[in-house]
Formats: sequence, C-alpha cells, structure tokens
Amino acid sequence: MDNVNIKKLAKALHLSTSTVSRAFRDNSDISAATKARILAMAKELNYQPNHYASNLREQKSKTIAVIVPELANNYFSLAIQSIERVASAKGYHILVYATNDQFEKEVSFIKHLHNGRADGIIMSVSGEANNHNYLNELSKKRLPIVFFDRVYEDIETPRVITNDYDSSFAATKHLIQQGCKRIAYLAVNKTLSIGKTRMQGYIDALKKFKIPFEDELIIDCTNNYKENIDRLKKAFIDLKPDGVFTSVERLAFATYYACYDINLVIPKDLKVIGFSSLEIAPLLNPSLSTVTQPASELGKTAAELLFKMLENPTDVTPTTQLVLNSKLVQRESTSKD
Amino acid sequence: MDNVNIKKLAKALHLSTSTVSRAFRDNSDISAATKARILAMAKELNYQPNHYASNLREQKSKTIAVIVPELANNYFSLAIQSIERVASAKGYHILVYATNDQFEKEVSFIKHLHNGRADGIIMSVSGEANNHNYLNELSKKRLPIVFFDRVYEDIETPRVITNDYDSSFAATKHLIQQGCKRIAYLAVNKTLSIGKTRMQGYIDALKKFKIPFEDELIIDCTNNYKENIDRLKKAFIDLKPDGVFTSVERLAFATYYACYDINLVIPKDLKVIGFSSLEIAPLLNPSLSTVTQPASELGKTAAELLFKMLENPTDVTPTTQLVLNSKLVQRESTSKD
DNA sequence: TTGTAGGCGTTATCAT
DNA sequence: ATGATAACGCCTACAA
Repeated sequence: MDNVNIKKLAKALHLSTSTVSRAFRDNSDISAATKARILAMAKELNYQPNHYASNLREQKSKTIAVIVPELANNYFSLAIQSIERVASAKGYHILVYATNDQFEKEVSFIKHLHNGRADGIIMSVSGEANNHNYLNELSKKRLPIVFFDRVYEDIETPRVITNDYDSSFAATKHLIQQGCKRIAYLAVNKTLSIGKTRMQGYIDALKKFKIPFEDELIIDCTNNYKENIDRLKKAFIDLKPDGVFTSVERLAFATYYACYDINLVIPKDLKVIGFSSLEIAPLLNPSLSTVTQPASELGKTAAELLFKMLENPTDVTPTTQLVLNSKLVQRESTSKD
Repeated sequence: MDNVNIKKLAKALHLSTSTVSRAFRDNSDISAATKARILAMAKELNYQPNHYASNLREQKSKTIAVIVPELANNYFSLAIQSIERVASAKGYHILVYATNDQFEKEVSFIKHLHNGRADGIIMSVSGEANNHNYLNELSKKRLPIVFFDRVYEDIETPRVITNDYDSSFAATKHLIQQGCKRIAYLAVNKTLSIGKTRMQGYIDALKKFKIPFEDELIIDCTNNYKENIDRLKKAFIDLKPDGVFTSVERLAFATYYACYDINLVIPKDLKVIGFSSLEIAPLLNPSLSTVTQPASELGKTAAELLFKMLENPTDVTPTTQLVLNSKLVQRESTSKD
C-alpha cells in the first residue's frame, strides 16, 4: 500500500510525527501556523488516520455492534436504521450481525466482539431456551450491552422493550369485543420470554372475559414460511377458530395466505390481528389490524441508552428497563361485518 | 481493562509471547503439546486476540463495508441479509452505512473507510447528479468496490445489476397489452442512471407500440412519503392516466394510497405495476403486479464478487458487469377486468 | 522447538 | 511550540 501515514506527512513537512499527530488532536499545544500547514498537506495527500493504530493506542473503537435474529425483516430494519442514525451522529460505526435464530452464532459473535472490535453491543436475543450464562462468564470484562425487544430476563443488563403484556391483552380483548369466541394464538417460540409475556396477555384477557382457554388454540409456528402456512391451514380447518392473534408480523401474512388457500374470508370467517410495524398494513386485503410496535423509536432509545452507558457508565444501572408503548390500530381484518 | 492478551497468557504458561502467538497460527513450528496447553489456557481465560493489534500488523481487517441509500427498505434489507451471510461464512464482519440519499455522507463514509477499517466496499450509490470523481481521486489506493443495483456509470469498478431496461420495457408492454393508453411513469430521481435506464425501457416500449410519449406523464417523486401521495393525487386527477409504472417499490404504495384517497379503483380505473421485491405483494388490495428483483441474489452475487477481488485481484477486471434478471409477475393490479 | 527483537501507525509523556 | 521515545497487542524474521 502506498498509504499516507503520519510518518510520510511528517517527512513531507520536515516535522516530527508527534507534531503532525498533534495537528489532529484538539487540545494539544501547537502553533496555528504549523497546524494549518499540516492540515493542508493532509488534505492534499488524502490522509486518513489509521483506525486500527489509533484504536489500539486508545483502546476503543468508536464502533458498536448490532445483533438481531434476522436482517430481512421489516421490524429489525427499522430498528437498525434508527441505531445507525444515532451512531452516525455520534461518529460511531455499526457492525451488523444476524443470528438467524441460531444460538451458537450469537455466542460466537458476542465472544468474538470482546476483542476490542466494538465498544458496546445492542442485541435482540435468540434462543431463550439455551443456557445464556455465557454472558455472565464474561463477567467484569463484559462489554456494555443493551437488549432490545427480545431479552434474556436472567441477565442483568439494561433493556428497552415494549409493553407486550398490555398490548396482547388489549388485542385479545379487541377480538373478543368484535365477537370472537374461539381465538387462536400464533406463537413463534414458546420459550422466548417475549413470547411468554405476549401469551400471558392473551390468556389473561380470555380469563377476564370468561372465555375458556384451550391449549390446542395455541399454535406453535416455525421459522419456515411454507410449513407455517400448512400448519395454519390444518389448524384453521380442524379447530375452527373465529379469531387469530399473531405474536409476530410474518405469522399474520401466513394467516392471510392460509385463509386465501382454504377460502376463509377475513374478517367474516376469521378476524385477524397481529404484532406488526408494517407501514403498508392499510394496503393489505383486507387491511390488517395491528399492534403497531414503535420499531424506530425502540432502536433509537436502545442506541441512546448504550451511548449513555459508554459516556457515563455509572449513570445507567444494570436493571434499567425502558418500556415503550405499542399502539393498537383497528382495521378491516377485525371489523364486525 | 483486565483483558487477557498474549503477554498474560505467556506469563501464565511460562512461555514467550511468540510461542503463544504461534499457537494461534496454523503454519508455524510449534510442538503439539505446547500448542494444546496454550489453547487450553486461552479457552480458560477466554482469550480473544485483539482485532486491532493483529490488523494493524497484518494490514487487513476482515471487514467489509456495505453502503446503501436506506436501511428501512425491504429491497436493501434482503440484499444486506445475503451479504451478511456470505461475509459471515468467510469469517468477515460487515459495517453498515445508510446515506439517506445524501451524497456528502457517501463521500465521507467512503473516504473514512480508506483508513484500514474495511478491506472492501459494497455500495448502492446515491446522488448520481454529483461529481463522483472523488472515487477516482483515491486512485491507486482505492479499496476494492463493488457497485450493486444503483451504480455510477463513469466509475470503473465491478458491478452487479438487474436487467432494468428489459424489465421496464416488459412492464410497460404488459400495461399496454392490458389496454392502457396513458401510462404514467413514476420516477424517483431522474438523474440516477438506474432511473434513466428504467425510463428508457418505458419510452421505447411506448414507441414500439405507437403510443405517444408525453413528458407530463413522467412524474418525478421525492423521498417524502406524504408529499409523494399529494403529488400523485394531483397528477392522477389532472392527467388521468389509465396505467402507472413505478420505478421503485414505495411509489407503488404511494399510488395505492393516492387511489384510495381519491376513489380511483385499481385496476378498473388505473392499472399499476412496479419494481418491487416485496414478498407480500400478493396480499395487497388489490394484489400488486410486480417486476420482482432478485434482491437476495443481487446481494449474494455482489458479495461473492467482492471476495473474489479480495482473494485474487487480477481475476476480476474493473469492467466486470454481472446482470441478474428480474421477473415480471402479473397480479390483479393490472388485470383487465 | 522456542525465544528475542522490531515494527505496524498512533498518541501521550517527557524533555528540549 | 516541537521533538524523541515508549507503548498499545500482535506477528514474524532471525537467532539460539
């Protein structure tokens, strides 16, 4: 590489490397004139301070890592976009990782990141089922981590979540008020805490309105698109629910496809509401009633929290928990007639 | 930081740092026994080789940067997901940047990346209108760059694109065959090469089928959601097109919203087709005819191309251009009755 | 097979 | 105000 570095700059200007270096720091003693000369030359030669050298020296990377279950996902895209925005404004860069819901990947990413590559981590976890004590084992030298949306409840670290229980309760209640008697709950992974919380809201709403809870109406779905649709078709035919509450966005889509296939009419035969932050929910056929999660705000809040931790570690207690509110938006898919 | 480094490992094992270092390289001479001892201790102490130190030493980062106009975008999400997958499999990490269509941001990202932080760049450009000679000025020391989707035609670097001209021609032809006589073209930025190519397909199809081209039917849209809808409503009322071809996904959504607002019925009053890679296009009301771009494949191909450049620079000529085919999918939004 | 030493590019400390 | 020097953690000639 014919890269320009401080040494070359110094030689070109007949100065020492320390003087040149000083020109790029703000506080150091250096005459205005030399500083100007140096900056001019730096610009001319297109000098870029070597990131690795400075970070090796300073022991921080101005980089944060974002770990999510999937990237091709409307919800996480929105969150990442906000995170990038906050980070960029602070002069930070973001590394992005997708676990594809593989727990081992998560562990490997996290462990790897503890090599100085990132100063902090924002993560929506995967694999609640597993032993995530690996995070505690990093103990003292663990990087600052902020969980968002999907969290590990037994790990002490700040988190930003939405009011899932209340939203689920409200969504279920909404279905009941629209006349549903047999409401199916579409779960994606019963062991995820977020799934449990959401399911509890559903269960409690049923109880509150004296609708018997039936275990078979909890339909456990997979990560496989086609398989979900098949499973749903079978379930809808066998169990004849009149309402469906989906715990994640893509299961609402699967529900639509399943209904199209077996000629169930939404909302006449089956009313549907789901967690989602899709902007085009109003354009669906029929328009989809949603529990709209503030995805962007979630990302923004998580990023701001992480920066607070980085800038002033003692300001943020590990038990910090910020809760943002989702919003129930009623549309045609749950309308009465 | 109480970080474990090679020195600490060495001390703990009563070895020299070089021996310890060797344990982590594959080719060096080291006895199997010592190597095992070292690796065991490394595991026990949770040793992670410092990324910055090794990369400073080796002058490469095992990191690639991905720059896109926006992150909260179905199309780019899919692309990024594939890029991440390819990179991850190669042991590379990805840095993600959004320009939000601000050209200055692009320049600043790119320049900054030439500090060793990334080994290569995958980019979908913004701001074709501007002088992008800054890329040439980096000359010899320019990082390997692969353009995808949106490219600068005057910069010599490998690129992966879709067959935009053919697709546009086919989409326009499709509208004509469905009976449209006044077809509006919704442009997002006339100066983008991708916009120009797509528009040319539209223009040539009109010509081929002897439909007069009317300049006012080219509707230039913005990045502002609401403003687009207003603009479209006005255009639809004033110009009374009977078909709309949208050059990007979100303009199809804007068209739907505009039609809902002014009570135009798709496809009766207005047929709509648009570039899109939305999986749920069939669920829209009415289901949306699309030119479906192979977003994931595009990302995958771009990533593979970049790695080829990194691994064997001479293998890839700067004029390399890979073209992937989009697919026209007819749905209700362009049906005849 | 293992150890010693120098350097990757930067910055902070200390001297001048 | 500027320069010399050491150190961040790792890797690799070269020496032993």
